[in-house]
Amino acid sequence: MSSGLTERRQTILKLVIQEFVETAQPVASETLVRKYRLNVSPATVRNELAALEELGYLMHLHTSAGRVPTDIGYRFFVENLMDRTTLSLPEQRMIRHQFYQVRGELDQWIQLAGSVLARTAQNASVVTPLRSADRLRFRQVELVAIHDTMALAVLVFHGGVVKQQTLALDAVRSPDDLRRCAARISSVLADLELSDVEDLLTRDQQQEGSEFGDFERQVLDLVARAMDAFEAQAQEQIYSDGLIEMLSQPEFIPALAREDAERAVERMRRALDILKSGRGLGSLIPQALASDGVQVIIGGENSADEMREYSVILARYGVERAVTGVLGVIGPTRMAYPRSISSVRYISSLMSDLLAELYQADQRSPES
Amino acid sequence: MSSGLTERRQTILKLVIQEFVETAQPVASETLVRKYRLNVSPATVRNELAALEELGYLMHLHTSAGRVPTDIGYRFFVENLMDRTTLSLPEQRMIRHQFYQVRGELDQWIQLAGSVLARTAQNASVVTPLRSADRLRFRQVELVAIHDTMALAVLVFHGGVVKQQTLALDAVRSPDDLRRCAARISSVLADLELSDVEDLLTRDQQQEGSEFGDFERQVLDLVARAMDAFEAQAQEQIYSDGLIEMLSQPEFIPALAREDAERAVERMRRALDILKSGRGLGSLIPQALASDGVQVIIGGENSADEMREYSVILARYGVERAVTGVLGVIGPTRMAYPRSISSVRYISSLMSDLLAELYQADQRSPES
DNA sequence: CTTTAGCACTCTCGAAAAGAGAGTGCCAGA
DNA sequence: TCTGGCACTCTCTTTTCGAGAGTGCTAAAG
Repeated sequence: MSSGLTERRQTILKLVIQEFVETAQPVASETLVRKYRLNVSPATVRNELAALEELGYLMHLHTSAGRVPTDIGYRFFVENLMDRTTLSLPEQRMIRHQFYQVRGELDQWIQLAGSVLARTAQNASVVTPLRSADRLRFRQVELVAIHDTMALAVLVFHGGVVKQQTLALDAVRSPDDLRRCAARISSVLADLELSDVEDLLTRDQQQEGSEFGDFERQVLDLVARAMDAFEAQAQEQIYSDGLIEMLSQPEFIPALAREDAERAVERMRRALDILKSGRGLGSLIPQALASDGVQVIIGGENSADEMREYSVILARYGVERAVTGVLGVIGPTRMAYPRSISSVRYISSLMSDLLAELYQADQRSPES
Repeated sequence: MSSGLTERRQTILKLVIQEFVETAQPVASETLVRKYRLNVSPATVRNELAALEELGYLMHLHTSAGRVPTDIGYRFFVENLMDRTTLSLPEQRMIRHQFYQVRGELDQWIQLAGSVLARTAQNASVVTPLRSADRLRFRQVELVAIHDTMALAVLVFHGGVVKQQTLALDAVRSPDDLRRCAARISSVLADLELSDVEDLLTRDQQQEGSEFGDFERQVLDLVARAMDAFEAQAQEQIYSDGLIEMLSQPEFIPALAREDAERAVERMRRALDILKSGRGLGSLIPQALASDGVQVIIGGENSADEMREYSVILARYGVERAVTGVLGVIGPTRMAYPRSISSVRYISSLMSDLLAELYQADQRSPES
């Protein structure tokens, strides 16, 4: 009966997916014929649908319900059937403008990207902060007086990664004091990794007379602690947004989902959990960091069981070999893939471009 | 029939509230007698319940359902009936320890406070960042080189408020260049408010020959823009956590709430909205900033209609007359008030104490 | 060999009905 | 003032039933 994926079957598959993505209702043969003016009868379409089902691209919830795409169906759609669109120019312009307005505030880029992704894809979004491609390497520290007894330590690492940390002073220090101390430590620690810094600290401790003053010691400890904390949390930080957008999808609205309301609530709760804890995304993000282009993970294809009903679209952003992060969209497998993918692609490349401008100098003269 | 709030009625009211908070089910007369070993018959309790209802402290969903507290009932409970407890010492110790572990990272305090509040109260939490009590007043700026073409501007304001902003350099600048520029601007802008800075900028622009170099101009603009943005968003930033904890309350679980599932879903969605947008909280927070001690707002007592089903417990934290913020718990009116209040009280005073240590010097010698 | 019309069959969804259970309100008596 | 008893009310659950949607199959037509 099934003689492979003929052209017509592909067309029908495409229509089924488009229809299902739009309406969130199982698709019936007659609907297809009527809505898309196919020049065949519903019965013919039914035969084709049955074949597509046998091939694994569609499925049936019950005997007398319309068809719903399987993960395999979506995969084929994304790979071969989808129209490759881009965001409209006005949309692009608007997004660029928003990024322009927060230029200079890198932290805000992350929030902005998350919010734009969520709005354009009408689903949840995830964004990880920029991270050095390789180990954190110290560059310099500046100490800024905030009070008589409080200073802000600004730690700068290679690749432009910055971390600030408040520091309670044991005694009143003049700005000159602070500057001298910062300069000393900057030169001592320049280009070192965390392990080097720790070595240096233990070595100094073993000598009878320390090479450093009390205050310098304090700052050194702070640096080591900060680097440690930074590396530890490097993998884990995921910013997410668009919960509301995702939860407005029919999957989470019992009346429309035509199913037990409790299941919808349970699903909602699990979705929250995924976004908050990042569970289920954990393995996907390193993978996306290591890949080029836009990654699409459909349903349970690649990850934990709890992600079986969700798709994830990820792309890397940043400056290659310097600092990179990952951003993307997450939502029910019934998702507007073309639009979500365009959105992820556009925003990742926009951010990469903007970052490249900032990092230009570094790329021209890569250090060691 | 109703001869006021007799002692016994108060006892019964207290029991009804405790029972309802625990079980989330309307409380029946017989349950009270059985569970709390009252030495009267259910019929007697029923009479008292009817009286309490007439007095407005309890209500009836339907004729043959148990009683549920009204907002007024909760209010009386909080004001007069509640046992005034504190968190257990092990809990206190644990919380202190967690704050100790992130000492020096003020930003993390906010997250930590949110997460601790959420866990102890089993509800959502809100925390606003520290803000100067009065207008933002400039103190100094430091410029830290991150790259050849990129610097980080660290703006320090009176009261220890810090903001960082990246700055793309038009040309390569030596560290000395940066330092000189920062020093110049720090001295020019010292102690100025936003409006003064803007005045200074327009005045300078009207002169034929500017007093400042190109680069200095650029940094000045940056400062003005940053101060503007900072003040604009000052009121709005609310960090929140504990969504999952709150949504695990029976109110959001249709099966247990014994009601239409769709309503539970709708409620969930609105709860999300409140937490994300801060709508409904907006008026409460300035109010809490201006009050001492722990504020309890029950149901629609004070705020918008959308908060009718929620209670909010808020307290100010920080250093009086210097920097303050607000933190608290939000959840269904059926809430463990004693525990939530203790938790808010403990965490706000803990954070205040820790901050006071840091700001000690400032308090000793308040500036102008 | 492919397409189509017709029709029986299956399954869900919604409404209506009926029964069980919980809890109250009230009355009369202690 | 308290208590036991009892009728009454209301909800919640389950069941039943009919309507409707959509398929799968078969047999005939192109």
